[in-house]
Amino acid sequence: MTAKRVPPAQLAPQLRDAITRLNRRVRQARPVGDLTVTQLSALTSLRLAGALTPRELADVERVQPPTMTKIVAKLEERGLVRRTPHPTDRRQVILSASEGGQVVLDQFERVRDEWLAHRLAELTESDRETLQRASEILQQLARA
Amino acid sequence: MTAKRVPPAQLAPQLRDAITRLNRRVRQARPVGDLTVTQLSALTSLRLAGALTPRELADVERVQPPTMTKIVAKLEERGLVRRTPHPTDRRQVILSASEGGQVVLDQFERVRDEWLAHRLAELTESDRETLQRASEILQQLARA
DNA sequence: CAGGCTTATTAGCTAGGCTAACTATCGTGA
DNA sequence: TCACGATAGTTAGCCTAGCTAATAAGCCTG
Repeated sequence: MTAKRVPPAQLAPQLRDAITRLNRRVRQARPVGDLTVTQLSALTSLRLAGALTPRELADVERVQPPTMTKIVAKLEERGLVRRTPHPTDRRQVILSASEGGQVVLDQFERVRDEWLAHRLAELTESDRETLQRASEILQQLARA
Repeated sequence: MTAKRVPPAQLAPQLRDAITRLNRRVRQARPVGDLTVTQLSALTSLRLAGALTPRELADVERVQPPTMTKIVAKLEERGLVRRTPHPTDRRQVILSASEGGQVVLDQFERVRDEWLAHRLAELTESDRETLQRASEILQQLARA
């Protein structure tokens, strides 16, 4: 494997650049029945967790609470998110994906990343393995 | 190597998710003397290319021309970009990084990815190699 | 039970995208 | 040659997605 020695100071700009550009690309390819990537991500997190308060969802999505208020409002407008009162703390609210929200998620699960999946399919198996490992590392970085 | 078989349809959402979240993180850590990541990226591309028309720069940055108009306007306000007339075609404009722009780029080259570089330094050498290869693949994807 | 913390929202700002429409210029074909 | 279509850039106007500061409501504790 002849360790290539990858200096973090050189990798950082390169990685940031790659991510910035690909992120633009992925956002441009927004097919998902008028749901943006951000909204979809929040809805996905909600379903994954079952139910969350706005604060918790904001933390998961790494945005500030007011930002999440807006995102949730949009999802509510479409009836994709349900809001139920917290059993003991009346300040808090419990958010969950509505039946409609679940349907939308299921329905578009394959469609939404079509562009990206198409590109990925054109890569070699080895490249996909690299990206597979990379995405795990990146997830971890984002959480740090 | 026991090929793991990475199905594109499963990798796509995972990768998109990783990129979306890390992108948020990187944008949050914006130290660069009030320059945003987008603005810095444009300025960097300009310096790299030497000189570009707005249209060319928009293509490089993968945004629409009106979007680039705005970005360039911000950079001009700060005197970081110079605008010279095209020698033969009076419709076109030649953009280049001004002396001030060059200085800013040099000055913040190390500072800007500090957060990310720090995180990367905490990874194993092997993980960095993976990310190194991944960022090349991602660049290529973004260009596709 | 007063006062301080927490949760969520509202208000207001900015950046960064987009499309549509406009102006100016270029280049070409009748 | 000149009229007209194509191209470059900008303007106008819209939207999403972020942020901070301030507010309202509710909780908790000394």
